Amino acid sequence: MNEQVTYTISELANEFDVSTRTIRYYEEVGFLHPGRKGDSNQRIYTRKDRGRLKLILRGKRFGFSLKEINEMINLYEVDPDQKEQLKKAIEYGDKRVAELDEMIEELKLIKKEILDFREKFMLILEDTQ
Amino acid sequence: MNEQVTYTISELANEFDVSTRTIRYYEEVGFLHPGRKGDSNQRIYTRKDRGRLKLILRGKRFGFSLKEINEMINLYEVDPDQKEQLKKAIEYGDKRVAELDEMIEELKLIKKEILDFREKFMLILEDTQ
DNA sequence: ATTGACTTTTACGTAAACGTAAAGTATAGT
DNA sequence: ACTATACTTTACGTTTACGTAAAAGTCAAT
Repeated sequence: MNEQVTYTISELANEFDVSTRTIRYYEEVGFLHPGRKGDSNQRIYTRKDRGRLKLILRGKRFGFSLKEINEMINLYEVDPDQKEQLKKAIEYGDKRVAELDEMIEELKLIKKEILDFREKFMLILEDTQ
Repeated sequence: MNEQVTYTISELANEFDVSTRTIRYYEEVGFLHPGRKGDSNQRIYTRKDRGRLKLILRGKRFGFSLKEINEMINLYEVDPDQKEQLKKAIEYGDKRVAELDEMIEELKLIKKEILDFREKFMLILEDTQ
């Protein structure tokens, strides 16, 4: 029943293409809390830890601040028994979704702009042949 | 014919909600090149400068580094007579578009995840009423 | 048993992106 | 003429997010 899938720090570092220092840094600032392997004191990362790291890196990729990333992660770790917490999480999530919609639209605009340029450039190139 | 719409540094700072230092910094690192007002040596920003600043800030919002933003802006300012430059711009643009597609897809996934959580939370809340 | 490849902690270093303070200049209003 | 406001340059300070090096421990393999 207990699958016990774990990872070493360098396994995660390789998988996500970041340095071990980076992963330790996220622990330093309180975003990760891996367990330790008794004797050698090695960090062991569970699948949950791995998921958290993934979230952190994903957030970073979109320019979210550490504070925002932390709030987003908290959204995924709400206690289902705390009704107030659930309500707040929904509220927070709705804000986030609205922001995501805006970002998606903006990215589409940037894409369209680039493609428009592309077309213009292509025409110029074809004309001068 | 010449509309001559110009802006002072604080006008732009207010409009985009950044500090004047930030705008001067972008000049310092070569992203902006405003003209000067003869006697007082004041910076004057044209609409083109304003557009550039807008691009810079938009890029920043998505976590692009200033270096990347600079490359994207260069895409918008290619000399149409330089065929090689055009080809390189197209190539670069295509890379960018691929990245944008990835980002859009990822953002949609994040959105979906949040909405899935939302539904789960709503069900819990309704059940306990 | 020693080499190599990992890991650990401690700690100083660094680049990016500004913040902030000092000291001076220009201009408009009273 | 004085004051307020906005601008200028110079330059040191600060935060974030790690990089990097040193010294030591663990583990498997030769």
